[in-house]
Amino acid sequence: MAGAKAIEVVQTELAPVVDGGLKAGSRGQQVVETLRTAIIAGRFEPGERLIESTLSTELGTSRGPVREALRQLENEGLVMSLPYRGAVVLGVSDEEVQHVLIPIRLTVERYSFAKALETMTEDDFAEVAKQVWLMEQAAKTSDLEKAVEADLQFHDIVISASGQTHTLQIWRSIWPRIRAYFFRYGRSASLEEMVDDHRRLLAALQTRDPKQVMPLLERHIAVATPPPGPKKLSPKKKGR
Amino acid sequence: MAGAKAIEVVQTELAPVVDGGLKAGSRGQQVVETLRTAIIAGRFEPGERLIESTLSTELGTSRGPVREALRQLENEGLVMSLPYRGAVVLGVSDEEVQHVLIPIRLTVERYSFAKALETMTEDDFAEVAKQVWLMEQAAKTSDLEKAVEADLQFHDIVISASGQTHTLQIWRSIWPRIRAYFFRYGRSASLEEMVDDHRRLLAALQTRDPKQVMPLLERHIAVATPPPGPKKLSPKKKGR
DNA sequence: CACCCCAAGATTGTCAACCATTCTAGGATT
DNA sequence: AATCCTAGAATGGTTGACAATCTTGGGGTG
Repeated sequence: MAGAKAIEVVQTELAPVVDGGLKAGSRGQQVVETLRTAIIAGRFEPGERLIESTLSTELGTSRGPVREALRQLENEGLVMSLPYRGAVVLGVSDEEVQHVLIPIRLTVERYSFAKALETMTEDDFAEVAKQVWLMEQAAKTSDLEKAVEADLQFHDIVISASGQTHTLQIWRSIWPRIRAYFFRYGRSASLEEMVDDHRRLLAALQTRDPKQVMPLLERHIAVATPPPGPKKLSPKKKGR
Repeated sequence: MAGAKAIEVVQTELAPVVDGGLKAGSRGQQVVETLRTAIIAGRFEPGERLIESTLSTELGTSRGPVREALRQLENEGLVMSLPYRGAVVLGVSDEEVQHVLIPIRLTVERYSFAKALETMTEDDFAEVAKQVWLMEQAAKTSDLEKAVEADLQFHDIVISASGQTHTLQIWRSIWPRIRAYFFRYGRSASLEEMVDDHRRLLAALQTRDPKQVMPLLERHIAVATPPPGPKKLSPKKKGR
């Protein structure tokens, strides 16, 4: 296949890692970020093997951090590791996204946002507003990468603010697969629509009124479901 | 030391690998099992710190496997690890169990069981039947530990049979917290009821008719929701 | 007496070299 | 051609050491 993947971990002291709140600068986390980005961006095909020693030399670290990174990616559903056979990149099926991942995301975000309504401070709103602004800028230059990053941060901030440990942890393990899915296949709505959704969500949050927020939130997440594929699916007539 | 926890991993070379199904024998997995059992059984209090070096000497392995085990437990929501501060045991709130974990479990199992109806073989049914039988035996001797283990295997087998990678992975990360919750607050239905539920579920599975299975499944999982009194009393102060 | 600062100890994060265990691929044998 | 067998590759685990970081228990200081 292709030659060197040219992944190159940040050798600079300053990793612009703004991670959600976990250990930010550690070598292992840098490796996680690098590999996650690479996988989501499709620089690794599903089925491809990730070899510890190769990665560690390529990324300029020892095997330890790479091992930990692979375990974390496994928990994010981006790779699967088999005993004595290492890690292989995973794909996600339409079906699992629609029937499992999106519904879980709905459950998680509905609960988090409801909680956050009671606990968010002015500073939190400011942080969220910042992400909306960044998203607007990204949209102006059609920078999908940056826009999606702001999208991620938007939700991460709100869910973090809700202060629900498990909910946040689950969200962080669900999100990467959904993101990978949309990057691989057709993408979601237009950037303008995306910005609009979040701008309205922020405004609704500030009212602290669930009746304002929930419909927007549910539509925002549900809308992200992909168009009906040509694949044969179980009858969806049960929709309600 | 005095209050030694006496965790003691299998020191024998031959771990009586009960063959849970997949990853069985590796040192790291043994450590995971040991610690998970200890946490779920309440031998570690929420808030308690788990020190790598202590555990590794106590369990007779090096720090490597212990680190990996702690990361896995983090993904199962049993501990949370903070940079340079190590892992602390987590608790689960009533609210998150009811509003997030149980709904997710419902989503996951509904989908898995529906899939499994189409793919389960006679051998799979036999494996499930075996667990029902083990559960019956456990119930006769009021062996809660064994009964719960059979419960776990029952669902794990069916979900595995559904062949949905992410669904299975998510279920395995959700289950331990729910189990820990019920062990801590000791509110599970009677063993007889538990056996009955599963016996009926198995029979329904064999019909391969969703209309037979789903109601049973939903009631089985929903029934597990504990709220005894209308008023919830969180022993823990707000905040965290 | 309360408070701030700091050094020492404790613990995690990373590295390196090494060996055991197990899969995989390719070649030799029948 | 099918089977067996042997290297080589890669993961799982060990040991020992060191760097980076948090925590804690004093000593000074105001």
